[in-house]
Amino acid sequence: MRLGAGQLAALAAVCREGSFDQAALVLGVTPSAISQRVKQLEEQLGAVLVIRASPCVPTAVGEALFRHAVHVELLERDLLREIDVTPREDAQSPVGLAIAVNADSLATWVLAALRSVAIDRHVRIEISVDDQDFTAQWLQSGRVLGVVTTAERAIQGCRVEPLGVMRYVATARPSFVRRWLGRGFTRAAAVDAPSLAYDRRDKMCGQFVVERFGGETPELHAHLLPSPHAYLEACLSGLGWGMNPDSLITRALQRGRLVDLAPGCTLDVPLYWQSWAIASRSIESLGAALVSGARAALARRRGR
Amino acid sequence: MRLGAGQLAALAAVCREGSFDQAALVLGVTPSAISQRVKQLEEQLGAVLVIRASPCVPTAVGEALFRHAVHVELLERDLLREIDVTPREDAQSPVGLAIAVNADSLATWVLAALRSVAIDRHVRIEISVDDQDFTAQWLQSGRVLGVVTTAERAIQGCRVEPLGVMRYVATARPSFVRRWLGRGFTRAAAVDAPSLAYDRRDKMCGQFVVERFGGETPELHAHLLPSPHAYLEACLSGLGWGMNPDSLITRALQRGRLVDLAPGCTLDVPLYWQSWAIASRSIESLGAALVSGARAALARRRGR
DNA sequence: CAAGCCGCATTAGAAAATCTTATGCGTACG
DNA sequence: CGTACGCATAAGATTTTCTAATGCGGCTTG
Repeated sequence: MRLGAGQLAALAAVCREGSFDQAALVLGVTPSAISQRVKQLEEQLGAVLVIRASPCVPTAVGEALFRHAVHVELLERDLLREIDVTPREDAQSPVGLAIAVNADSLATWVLAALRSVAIDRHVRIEISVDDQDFTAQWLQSGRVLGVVTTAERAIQGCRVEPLGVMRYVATARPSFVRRWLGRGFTRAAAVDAPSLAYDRRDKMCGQFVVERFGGETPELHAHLLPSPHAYLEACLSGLGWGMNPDSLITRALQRGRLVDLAPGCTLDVPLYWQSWAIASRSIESLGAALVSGARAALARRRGR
Repeated sequence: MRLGAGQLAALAAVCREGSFDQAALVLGVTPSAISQRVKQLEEQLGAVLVIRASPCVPTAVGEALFRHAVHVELLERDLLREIDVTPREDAQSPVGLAIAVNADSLATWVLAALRSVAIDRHVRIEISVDDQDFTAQWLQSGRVLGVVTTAERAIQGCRVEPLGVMRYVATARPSFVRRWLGRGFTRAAAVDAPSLAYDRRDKMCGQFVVERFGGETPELHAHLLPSPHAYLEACLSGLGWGMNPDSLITRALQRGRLVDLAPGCTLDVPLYWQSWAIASRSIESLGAALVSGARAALARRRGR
């Protein structure tokens, strides 16, 4: 049995791109070639690998092969770096290290942490923003090889390392405080005042109310701002009160443009780095960079 | 850059077999094909991979590629097992799991330990007898992916696990004892009596004399018997006294065919399992089997 | 609802990669 | 010396893999 490099590359491209045509584009061949490669692989193995749909999704077997393909790609990249040999022809590998990161981490510490890996090791980093629900799936399928996530439990075949906690501070614009919280940041006032949320599932303000005042999780009327910076902007402009990552607002607090609504009380969200448990220098250095970057930027672990 | 599966297979076969022609035989192609594949690989990478000699040896770069090839082979094997899919055409992979084992372990506990892996997982095991001097090299070059060895320090890129100690007992035939050690097993008598050794480098009898009586390592006149069973046979037939693994001689001791020259005093040699630090189920199950087999068969760790 | 586009499959022939056959050359060995 | 071994190379055959062209189903759009 021999799995051809071309066949695996085609499968991987299809899984990554979601369509045969796009995969063909990426690999610089005609769609027909992709179709034939995949078909041949399927015939050799006697199993369907990709469900033809929009977008194409790998079957269970296809997923295993995709993972394998990515794995081998990584090994090859490491190998070529190790033997310091400039291969003939075209430049470096077209495929970067794909990871998923939760939005707030991306907005705060991740880029700084990855700078050195990206530059020193000349790897292309491909960051996706981590939609909590999909990261496990993406990790398993091989679409990404690591995620920064709040999920603690390890996914099958992955290793997980704690990164520290992201500390969220309840903040609002001073004028907003005067307008809505003039009689203090009480439970009633907090629930009454307009709040901010990242999206419909973001319950952080509610959690904070519980954390601060106890009781049931309240129903809040929140503006939805699906970007950390938009969220912050909204907060700065007095649209509502919200939970901002501490590192994002130190200056605004210092300058008095934001007020800490409940000094000393924060919401701490632990973060973890989950990555494939394979022996790859690329992954390891990526993980090391993230861990050390997080150590510098995040608070030490504490309960949620 | 794409390393073709065929090219890597050719390189690996050459490294394993030591000659292009033999590699061709193994892969079922003509020597010319091997030559062309290797050459092409060399041209793509811009480096010599194999030094043409008898036997052929890989260069440093070639070695890295060989390792990579073996690594990918292993991954592929694991993958094919994982996706429970019977590939079309020819039977299972021609390449087994190659390990090196020291002779006494092979003679005593290793086979029993490996039985289950070999049978349950349908892998072919290729055991080489571990010439202490070469195992490190073999491990590094990828010729074997793991060794049972007395060397404790980990080889670059390998993980090491303690297996327990092999306990050697000083033994001789009763008639031999009467003839040479009639006045007790003293240092003088031990040095004077003919002893047994595995090969020219085997100093175990000398070490035992030091262990028992102290002083300098003596010069011994030893018969050389480069096989554990021949060694034992020689001991049983009264050719000399020698250090035998305890598990090999319990019955002979019980039946009075051998005498323990220094009851309570043994030479304990710690053993270690060193294997590639890669994520491969094959390697892991092999290691697990060896560790548990050793736990059952060997004594717990103790000083040498 | 029809036209157009997207996306994959299939076919046939072109192009490329890979193999075999045949040959040469150097070295080791009897 | 002659022979066997072992690798390189050239040339032609074979196989693989690609492109180009076409078809078909589903979805969007005017």
